[in-house]
This record gives sequence, C-alpha cells and structure tokens, in this order.
Amino acid sequence: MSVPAVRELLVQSPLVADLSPPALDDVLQALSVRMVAAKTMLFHQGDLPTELIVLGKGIVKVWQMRAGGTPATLHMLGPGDLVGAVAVFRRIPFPASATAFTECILLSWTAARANELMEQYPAIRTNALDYVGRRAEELAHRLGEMATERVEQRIARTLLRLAGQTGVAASEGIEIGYPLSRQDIAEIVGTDLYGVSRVLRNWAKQGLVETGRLRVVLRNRQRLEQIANRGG
Amino acid sequence: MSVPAVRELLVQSPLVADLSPPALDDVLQALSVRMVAAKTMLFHQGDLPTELIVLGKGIVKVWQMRAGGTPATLHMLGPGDLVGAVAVFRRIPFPASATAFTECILLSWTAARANELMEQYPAIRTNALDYVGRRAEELAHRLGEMATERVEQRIARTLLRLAGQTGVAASEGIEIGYPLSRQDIAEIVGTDLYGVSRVLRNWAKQGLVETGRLRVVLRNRQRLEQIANRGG
DNA sequence: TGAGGTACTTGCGCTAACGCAAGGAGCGTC
DNA sequence: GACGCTCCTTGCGTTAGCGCAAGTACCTCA
Repeated sequence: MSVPAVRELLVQSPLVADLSPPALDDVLQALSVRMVAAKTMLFHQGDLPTELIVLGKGIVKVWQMRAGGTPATLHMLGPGDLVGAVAVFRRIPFPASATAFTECILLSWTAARANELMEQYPAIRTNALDYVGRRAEELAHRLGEMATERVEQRIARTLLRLAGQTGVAASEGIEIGYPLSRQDIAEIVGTDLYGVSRVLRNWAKQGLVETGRLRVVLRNRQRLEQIANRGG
Repeated sequence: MSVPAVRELLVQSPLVADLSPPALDDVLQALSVRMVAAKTMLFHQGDLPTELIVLGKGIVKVWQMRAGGTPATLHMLGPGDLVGAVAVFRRIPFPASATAFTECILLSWTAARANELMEQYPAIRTNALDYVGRRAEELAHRLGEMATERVEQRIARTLLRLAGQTGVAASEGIEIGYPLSRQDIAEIVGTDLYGVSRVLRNWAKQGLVETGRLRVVLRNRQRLEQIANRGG
C-alpha cells in the first residue's frame, strides 16, 4: 500500500491530531500496515500487548467472554479508533478480546516504538489521554443505561449509536454499514437474540425500522430516540 | 492545614507518582485545600469543570440521574482518586455528578493551572493517562458484569470491590469503612433496595455477612467470591 | 435445483426480580 | 422517654424477559 494512501488512513485518527507534518512523517515511518479477514482475532483477553493498533478501515468488535459462556460486547470500533490502547499504555494484559468484525486494514507500531513516539511528540500523549477519556465516558454512559433502562430502550440506543458511528444513508433512512445479526445486537445490549428479534419485528410492523437477514435500516430516527429516552 | 500534612495527602495519589521532590513542591504550591461536609455536591452533571480535584480524605460518590428519576452510581472514589478528571482533561461538561459521601478533604488546582503543570511536568500527564485508563478498565469490567450477571452476583462483586478499596478489618471479617445503606448498594448494582435487603438477609442467615443499619461486614470472603464468579 | 448451513421468527412456560404496602428497628432530639 | 426520622425487612402480586423448541426464510455451493 502506497505511503500517501496509508497517511490518508492514519490522519482519520484522533491520535495524530495537531501533529506537524514532519512529526507525522516520522510517525508514518515506524508504521506497519496489514489487512486481516473478517473474524480474525486480533488479540485475546489476557494476552500481553505487543503493538499499538489504529484501525484504518473496517470494524473491530471488542468483547469479553464471561463466566457462564455468555459473551458481552464492549465496543464496536470503526476507522480511526485505537484498538486495545488502554492495555498498551498501561502495559497490562488485555482485559478483553478483539475480533475483526469485517475485513480490516490495521496500522500498528510496536509497543516500544509507540512509547518512544509519545515521549518525542507530547501531542500524541495528549491525544491519547483525550481518546481514552472519551472511551471512559462512553463506558460510563452505557453502564448507567444498563443499570436503569429496559431492554427495548437499550436496543434503540444501540442502533442509534451504531448508525451514528458508521451508518450510511439508505433509500429511506440510515442503514448500519455492515452485516449485524440479532445475536450481535444482543451481545451489545446484554440480552438474548430472541428478545432482539421480537423488538425489531415489532418496530418493523410500526414502520420504525426495516429488517432483514444481517441487516437493519432505521426509518424513523425521531421515534426511536423517543423510545431510547422516554421508554415509550 | 500544614504543608507537610497536605503533602502527605497528595502523595497518596497516583497522579503525582514518580515526581521529583522539587516538582512536587511546585505542584503543592498551586494547590488549594478545603474540607466539605457529607452530602455536599461537588459538581452537577452538565456543569463545566473549573478545577482538578484530588480526593485527600473521605469518599466521593460519582453518579448520574437518569430519565425516569432512577439514580445510578458509577464510582465510589477514595483517598488519592481524581474527581471529575476526564471532564477537566477533555474540557467538556461533566457527564455525571459528584457528591461527598462522607466528610472529605479536597485538594484542587484550577483547571488552567492543572494544564500548565501537565505541560511542565510530563510525568503528570503520563500518570493521568494511566489513571484514566484504569478507570476505563474498571468501567468496562462493570459493564460486562451488568450485561451478563444476576443481581446476587453483582451485589457480591460490589461488596468485595468496596471492601477491597476501603475495607477495614473488623472483629471477624472486613467492614466497609463508611455508612452504606441498602439503597446506596442498589444504586451501584442497578437494582432496588428490596432486592439488596433480601440478598443480604439471606447471606446473614448463612453467616456470610453481618449486617446492620448502614453497615455491612464481610465474614466469608471466599464464599462471596464464589458467588460473584460462579453464581452459586 | 436441491442440500446444508446460518439466521430469523414465534409460541410458550418459567423465573428472577421489580415494586407496593405495611410494619419493625435503630437513632437522634427535645 | 416518647416522638419522629430514616432505614430495614418481608409478604405478595405482577411482569419483563429469559430461553427452549420448533418451524420458517434466506443464502451458498455443488
């Protein structure tokens, strides 16, 4: 992949915001690029981090396998996001696993090189702090939801969030930009696929969404926001 | 309060780990100290941050009021913890409110001064990144729990976590070091006070805990860990 | 075009747990 | 030492939603 093309992918990331062009060149120098197929595991819960990954293209699912065999999805990351950054910065084992959800392009530095770059260009560390802060905020928000809201509300919120992240305009409405099963939604929401199926079916009958195999289109965003916020 | 006493409180905080003595002096210089009574609100959800607070002594509850009037507790912070740090670093409105849960001693810098200090002493920013990372990790863990575990398990986990943070050895077992109602526990766990009461009562009958008004003593840590992990 | 796999739907029973109501216990105050 | 406040307990009805089982749609590949 050509250097300009890689640069194009990298500058999407908030990690390198406000970097001077020469600094950016230096950062690019140390970068590896690779492409992985959908369903590839990038790392497992418990592994020690060896590299700092920026997602250039595609979707990565960050998830935990929990006691009882129930998986829980923590994040669906998109282009520009950092994958497993917290563990790299803190030099601790990954607290969750990461799987390429679609085909992905990964940009990475070795952990050692990443730390050197942060020493050399303090803006990177500032950006990292900002990024991790945003992630923490999102988690706090979702924890609050999970603690107080009903399944239907959480499904609405989840679809709206995913559509906001990577939604693409469809004929009428916004379509989640990649194949997403009822099971996948259930793992994000913290319920089972049956419940998700029933809720989506119900909404489809009212014209709020259009559904299909591995496919959801939001047709009435406002109504869904109402459900997310007021439960009705 | 004397300078050495304040220094004593400050060095508990991971924020100033690895700072040289002169740097620490400089940081102390810019510090304000104040004491607040239990139940004082430190800031409200939506406020803009004006200062960076380190908790010197006491317990601070970080919580959200959610649609429907149900409060959800995100953190119980103890000595050394940063209060509202993410919002200060990111210069965004607080995503949650903070209340002194017991009488507290607060150490604070103006937001502007805090940012200057981070420029001047990069170790502080490194520590901040580490701290926020740890917070994010804890939130991720709790989100996973909330998504997949039953109320009883979550109560066990919560008590074990609080005991680990600020527990004090009691006659037989570990006592949470401050007054904590069933309602308080419910807001952390994401349930109601009735459920908490029933679970604690049940455990008390089996000798796993000793309970009282605003009081919980863990008598059988191992058994509680079993409940937390395997649900039985 | 038909076989096999994966995803989705839906009926149904069951249980965790929510939440009201009513009463009891502990603690501070005058 | 009795009043009042807050906190805790417990019985009970109700319900959200879990999860099995069985069947249907859709997609791929030979």
